[in-house]
Amino acid sequence: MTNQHFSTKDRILSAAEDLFAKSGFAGASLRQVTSVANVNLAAVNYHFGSKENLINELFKRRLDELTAQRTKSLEQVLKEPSITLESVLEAFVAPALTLAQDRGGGQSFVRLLARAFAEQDQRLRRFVSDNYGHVLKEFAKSISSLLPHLAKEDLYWRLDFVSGALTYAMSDFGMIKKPPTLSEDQHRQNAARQFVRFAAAGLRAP
Amino acid sequence: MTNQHFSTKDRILSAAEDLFAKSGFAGASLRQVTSVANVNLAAVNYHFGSKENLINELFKRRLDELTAQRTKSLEQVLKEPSITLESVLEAFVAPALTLAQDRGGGQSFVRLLARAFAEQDQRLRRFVSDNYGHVLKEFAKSISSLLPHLAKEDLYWRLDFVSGALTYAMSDFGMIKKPPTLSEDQHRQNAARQFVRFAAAGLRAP
DNA sequence: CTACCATTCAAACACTTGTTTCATACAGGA
DNA sequence: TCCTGTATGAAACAAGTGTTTGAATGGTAG
Repeated sequence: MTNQHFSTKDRILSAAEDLFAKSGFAGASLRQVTSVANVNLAAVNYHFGSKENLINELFKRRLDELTAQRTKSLEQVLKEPSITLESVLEAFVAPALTLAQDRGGGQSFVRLLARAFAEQDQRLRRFVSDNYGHVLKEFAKSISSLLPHLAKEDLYWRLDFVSGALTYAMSDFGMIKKPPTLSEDQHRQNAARQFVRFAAAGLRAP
Repeated sequence: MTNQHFSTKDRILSAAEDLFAKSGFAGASLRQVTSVANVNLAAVNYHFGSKENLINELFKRRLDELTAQRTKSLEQVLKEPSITLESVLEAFVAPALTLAQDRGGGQSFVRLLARAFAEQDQRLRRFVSDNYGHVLKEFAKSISSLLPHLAKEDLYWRLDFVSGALTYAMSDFGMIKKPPTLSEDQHRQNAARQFVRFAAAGLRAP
């Protein structure tokens, strides 16, 4: 009953995203993927070459979008007359949370991302560092200039903690139960607000 | 060349810890495990019944120890005349960091723990919540009483961020390179100090 | 010694894995 | 209409999976 309006490639990508998020790369088989996608087993190797390559294209599709949103947000913030630590963090977080609440599979992808990082997947780390490292550096630079008294070493530690808190919280998104009185959008804004406050205070620690 | 001084059971547990940390539960096979452990393949099912059960005993062995250390540390802190947020956090973190730097496989286990949480493994979550939940509640209660002005909802969000930062940072332990001038013990104390400062500030956020 | 028991071992079990093969369907261009 | 290249299909491939079996081992108690 999968939507036949989408191409075979897209149906495979979406099904893979869901299943890999649920069971891991090794845990979900191509037969499960193609079954959910309503596609022949051979289609994966035909369109993607291999399982490994399917995973790469999975990440590329989402990370290109996420990184683009982040650069756009950061650029806007840097244009403003008074730049705050909070606004920079917001520019970093908001696109990720939007993705985490996207109904088109973004939810799965965010969990997948958290999992991939926990897996210490060298392949993925290189991939992220090579393709999106410059954006992360931009954020680090902006944050650093807003905390001029902070030693470089302290900054690195804290940025590591911030990424951890974000990754973990996003993968857990929904564990902190959304009260029925809040819309999803309100819940997301709430999460962003909570995170930005926490992270900013942590970064500013005495 | 695995140390033959240890029993078959222990050799299996250690090898499994390493391999599961490296490749995931689905990614590492029992044949790899038994090969590294220098043990016959059938030994796993003989001593543990199944791969699933092997994983459970893996967690039990380490978490029992970790939780015991944490309760002991917390009890000592609560005995002191003046209790600070920092000392409670320290009681929570120090045993974990000790484990993260233990040469007897603790390093692998910490990464395994981070991975298991990212996997959103329901089985493990129930296991942790059932067996060690009360200790976590103790910490939450202590922290809550030290932040009387903080709304319950805010506290929950921030505790979630704190666990995330810790889990992630520990699994990444060593990514922030230890300078050669520091001993491992100094590096660990440094990490603990950095984390406690960051987490305390985040929890105290305005 | 004998009998017993827990342990180890090689081999096989049934099943799943990613990948390949080759036949088929079907479109658009000459 | 015939040809061509892309896409899909069912089936098979070799390799790897967790688990089971039944025989061999070796130490211990009677």
